[in-house]
Amino acid sequence: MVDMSNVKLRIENIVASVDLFTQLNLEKVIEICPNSKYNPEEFPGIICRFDEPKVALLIFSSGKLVVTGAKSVEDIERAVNKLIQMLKRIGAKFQRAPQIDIQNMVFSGDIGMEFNLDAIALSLPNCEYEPEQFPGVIYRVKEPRAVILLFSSGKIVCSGAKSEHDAWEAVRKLLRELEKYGLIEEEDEW
Amino acid sequence: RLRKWQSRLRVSDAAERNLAFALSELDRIASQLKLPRHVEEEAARLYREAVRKGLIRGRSIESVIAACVYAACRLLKVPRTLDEIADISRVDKKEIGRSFRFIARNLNLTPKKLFVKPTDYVNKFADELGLSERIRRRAIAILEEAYDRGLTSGKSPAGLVAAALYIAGLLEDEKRTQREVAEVARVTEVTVRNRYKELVEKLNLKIPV
DNA sequence: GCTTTAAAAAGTAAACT
DNA sequence: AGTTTACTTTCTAAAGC
Repeated sequence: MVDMSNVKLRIENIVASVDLFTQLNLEKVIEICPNSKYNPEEFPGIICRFDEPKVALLIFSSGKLVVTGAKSVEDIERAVNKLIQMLKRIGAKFQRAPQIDIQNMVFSGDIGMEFNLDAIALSLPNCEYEPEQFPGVIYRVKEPRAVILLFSSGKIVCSGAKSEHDAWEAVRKLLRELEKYGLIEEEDEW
Repeated sequence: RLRKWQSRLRVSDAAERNLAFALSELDRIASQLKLPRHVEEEAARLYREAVRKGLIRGRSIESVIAACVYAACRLLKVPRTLDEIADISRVDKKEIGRSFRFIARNLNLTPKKLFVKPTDYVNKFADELGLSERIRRRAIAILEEAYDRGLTSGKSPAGLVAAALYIAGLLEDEKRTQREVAEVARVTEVTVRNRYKELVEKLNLKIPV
């Protein structure tokens, strides 16, 4: 059994796609969004930032949104409701509740142990390690689908997971593989 | 039927034209990097295999050729950084890196086959700096101890080798400046300095003043 | 494939003082 | 030389080129 008691994970970013089920006139929307940017030539959506909750929203004329930078699902719900209230003031009509789908969660974490990344690159199948390009090992977990960046300090970044449970499961699979190839116990000498 | 023939001829024409273009691009890169003939031949072999396996789809011929050159250098332990190749290629480093990872995966170029030990870079840099065999051995000893102490994971091999040669030069009285070692290793002086500080500190090296 | 957004890890880089 | 800012890697959706 893999020991996960020393492993820590922290949510750093959540990305969600949202459908408001209403068409939006972006030219009108920009006027009520304080810190927003809209250059249809370079990007088709309005880029809007909220201070509370601290998120960034991409607003499209189709009534669909992308909300990023949130630290919790609740932050996303609050941001969406806040935007809906603002939109109502310029006459937007909402017949049904918005549909929110969590698309990506990014975690930072710590496995609590140091690693020899050269040793990992040589024996862990399907991992990438190019120290001249990036200091971490890149490991892709098939199920649940996620990618883990593992650094020599034992710190990690897990992205692509759609829930905290999936992120933990992905980390557990990485540890199982590391253990399987005898890459776990080393600490002082390699 | 005639149409079919013509289309086949056109296809093979295009394939031949692409191969000719690829090989001329390979020639250009190989001569500018002064690569040994066996490396150029290996790169050509990798490229033909990539074409045979249909790995060029969605990628530019130039990025795949550059990736094959880089892969051949790694396989044959002829140190060349991705930057050196990117400098003379029309495609940027990011794109060459992507093609490199893609062909590495699909041509079964495992990390083990592609692994170039930091010590493999020592001779290349030492040649360019005109450093003696004694300096090279000293630098390699420093790198091996650094590896055993876990000081190399995640760090740029080029930066580590540059710092090791700099330190070996100081210890063996055959000094090269940080600027000189940084230049041949294609890293900044700041990187040499950072690696130097860490190695001297953690390996308890006594630098004569 | 690209464009834009957010976030962390650790290394390297570049621009200033 | 030291500091600050910024870029490398991973992910994901959106509409359109």
